[in-house]
Amino acid sequence: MRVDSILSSISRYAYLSPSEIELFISVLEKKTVRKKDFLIRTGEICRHDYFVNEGCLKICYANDKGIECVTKFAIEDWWAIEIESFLNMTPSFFYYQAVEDTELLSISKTNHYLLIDRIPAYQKFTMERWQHGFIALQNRFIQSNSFTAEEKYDRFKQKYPGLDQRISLRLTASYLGITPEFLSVLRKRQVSALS
Amino acid sequence: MRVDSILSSISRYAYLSPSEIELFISVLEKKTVRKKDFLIRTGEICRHDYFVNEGCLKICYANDKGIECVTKFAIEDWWAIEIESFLNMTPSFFYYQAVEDTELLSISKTNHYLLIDRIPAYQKFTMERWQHGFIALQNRFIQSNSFTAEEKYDRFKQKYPGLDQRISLRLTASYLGITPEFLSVLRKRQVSALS
DNA sequence: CGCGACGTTGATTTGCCTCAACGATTGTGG
DNA sequence: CCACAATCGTTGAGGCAAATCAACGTCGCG
Repeated sequence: MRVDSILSSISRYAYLSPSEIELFISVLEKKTVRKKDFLIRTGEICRHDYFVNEGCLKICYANDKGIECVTKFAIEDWWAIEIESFLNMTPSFFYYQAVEDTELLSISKTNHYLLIDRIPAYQKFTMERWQHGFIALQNRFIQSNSFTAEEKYDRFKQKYPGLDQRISLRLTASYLGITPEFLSVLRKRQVSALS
Repeated sequence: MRVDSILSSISRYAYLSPSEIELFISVLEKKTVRKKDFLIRTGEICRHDYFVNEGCLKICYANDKGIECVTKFAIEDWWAIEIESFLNMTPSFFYYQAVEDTELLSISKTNHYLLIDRIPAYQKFTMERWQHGFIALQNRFIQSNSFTAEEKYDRFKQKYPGLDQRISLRLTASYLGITPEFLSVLRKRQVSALS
């Protein structure tokens, strides 16, 4: 089981002693999700905290017209959890689906609370992550309101380096809140602007 | 000092014993902000948790073109706090300005942690509020993406009953992310649709 | 009183969508 | 393994929602 990525992700925000690291690793479970399979379906309850070792998930909902709307992606080194569902045991509004074959590490809710109980720094780390999620959402809201499609596209490429080449144009367009046709036009524009 | 509103706001999510209520009331401070004055300016650090007894605040930021963007309002019975700034002592990106003369109750950061320490239910209440803030932001993001201006306007009137009549058209338009001119057209349309 | 902010209205423009068609790529079942 | 279907990205014509710009009457306030 690959644990180097997840450990360095934690170490960016909190220090864990060797024995704490040992405990932490002992609760990790490996999980793989094949392309197009679901990690969490709409209506399911999220009972795990996930970390992406490899691959890519999309986090989406279906709007009133039944259209899939991509709210975010989780690629290598990203954490993925449906906070509201995880905390309150409520059905998830969003679904989590693999865009590529994806390898995850998962921590069950029981073990999550065990870690928080036994590792003080882990509680702090968890709080930081949730705050960070809140701020990221705030930024996305602001950007989605005050930027043009082209500006949003540029931000997207900064935020998820290389992802634009890995996934379909339609997925990127959905994330940006524009039509695939229009993203196609944008790309053409940017290419010809280089000359 | 009026404490009935704030007590009933808390009692909706947590039960406090009479002695806990007494402690809670003892840390409350009254604060008034005159129309157009600031509760928090951009760049300041938020050191208090606020509850609106009467009046109205707008929570805004200035976009890259210097235009004021209203992200939300806080009217009677709403709590107002700049969470990120409060928790991390970082400068606030948003500013909080009174739209009407506003009467607030405030809880200093020190007292906030004292309450959390002494009143277990208060911690739970605080967590609930932050979660609720997160979910509200999520909803606003979704709505701002998949609804037309007219639908957003209807939601706004549901969310803040009566506020539409109290504040200027320009403020409502900014909250909705549309121009005042276009909101004016929308209103006219809705009036004539009644006949 | 006079000034500035406000709400309204109309003409024009623009950013993005819708729909339709096409070739290229991918996936699938026989 | 091939043939067919489905999905994908591209392009263009036309349309619509909302922005921009400009002008005007009204109101509150110093």
